[in-house]
Amino acid sequence: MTRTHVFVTDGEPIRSNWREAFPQAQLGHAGATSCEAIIVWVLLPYTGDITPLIRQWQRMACDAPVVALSDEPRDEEGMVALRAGVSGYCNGYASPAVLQQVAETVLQGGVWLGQSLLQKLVATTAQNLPKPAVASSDWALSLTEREVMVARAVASGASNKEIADQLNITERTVKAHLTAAFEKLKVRDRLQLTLLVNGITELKAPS
Amino acid sequence: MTRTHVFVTDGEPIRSNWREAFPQAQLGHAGATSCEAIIVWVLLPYTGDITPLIRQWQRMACDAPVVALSDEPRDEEGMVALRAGVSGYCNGYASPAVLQQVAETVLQGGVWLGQSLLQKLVATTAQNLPKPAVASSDWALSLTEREVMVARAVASGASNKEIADQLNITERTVKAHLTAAFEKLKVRDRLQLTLLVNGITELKAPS
DNA sequence: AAAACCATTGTACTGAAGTACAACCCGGGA
DNA sequence: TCCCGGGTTGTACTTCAGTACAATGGTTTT
Repeated sequence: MTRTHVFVTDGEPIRSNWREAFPQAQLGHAGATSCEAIIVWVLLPYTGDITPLIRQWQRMACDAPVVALSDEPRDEEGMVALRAGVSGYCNGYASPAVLQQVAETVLQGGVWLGQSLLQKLVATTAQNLPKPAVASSDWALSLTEREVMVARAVASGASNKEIADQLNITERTVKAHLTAAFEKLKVRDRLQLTLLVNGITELKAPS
Repeated sequence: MTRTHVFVTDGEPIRSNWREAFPQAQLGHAGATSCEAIIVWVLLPYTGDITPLIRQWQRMACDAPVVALSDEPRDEEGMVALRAGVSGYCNGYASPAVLQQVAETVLQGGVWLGQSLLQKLVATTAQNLPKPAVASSDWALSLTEREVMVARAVASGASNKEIADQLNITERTVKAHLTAAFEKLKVRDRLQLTLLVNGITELKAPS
């Protein structure tokens, strides 16, 4: 079998736009144990977990790049596909030109994404990455050692009683530390404290 | 002025690899007020905030795609550039072939990134946000539309009263939705719901 | 039409969270 | 020595969250 483009579908034949982009395109067989492909194009099914599907074809294709095709591209689905390790995520009805474009990018070691998905990736990462790194010590700065311990426990979902047992102190003392932390961090309750500690929200007034 | 590739540098002339990739390439003038370009390639300065620079050329080029070129590509710099809205981020000394590759991708509405940067994006996002972005449908799957709305509000730190006002319903109704959500998601209170919605913890038993 | 699900709301209750106003102990610095 | 800050705890109180036990009306499915 020559190394060529392999399209994996759920029974569907090769579409005309795929064929047009890659005349030698072949259909992947679900039952196959190995696959010699330049690129594996996986048409995502509408339902079910796509991660195993992608992983499976990655293995079978000996780590050849896998591109996910979706007839209803959604950012969420794209995220899942990326986590599974695809090298690209694009519309199943993309034009032959775009498909060839994707192929070139992927073969050069790049990753092909739509604008929307990428922006979401960047936005969310940009929001969540800096906090743990930068601001993680931020909220803790104005707190005492004990207050930080209690705050961390709260932020993991523990109740006052549980924290008390964990730290071998009274529930009353836990409340005392919490009240102090609330005041210092300008939050009103344990939930907002949790958001702060977990980097979901920002500090109001930098102490 | 014909629409062509415009390279923006800090006084540096057009490099040979740029010229080779795009023979009609032109230098962008910092003082210009507008610019008719297919793609604007901005060579990032070593120091200073690159965001205004990128934004400026996006405006001047009437939202033509902007690609950032960096002689010392770093993931952090790439992140900043992406947040600023660039459609690509690659090495300033990239080969003409790669540059053309980038151009094609960008012109088709794609985004061009190096493997490293993209992987970091995905990795960090997958760690920090897999829940909000990916599993967002996860926890939300078993909930009704209304329950999801309330859950999201709770997860942002709102009180029952605030949510009630926000949704124009009674506090009692908010409690009803919450109770249902707790039951379905196997959590005991709003704080653990928050952790789930914000992707800090995992779903216990997929319903 | 009956069943099932959803959204909505009510009253009343329990319990946890959070605050007010304290007190005590301990170690370090003025 | 006295003061101060941190850690600890107590009692009493208010407020909010959450549950129990309901009911009503609308929509969809059977």
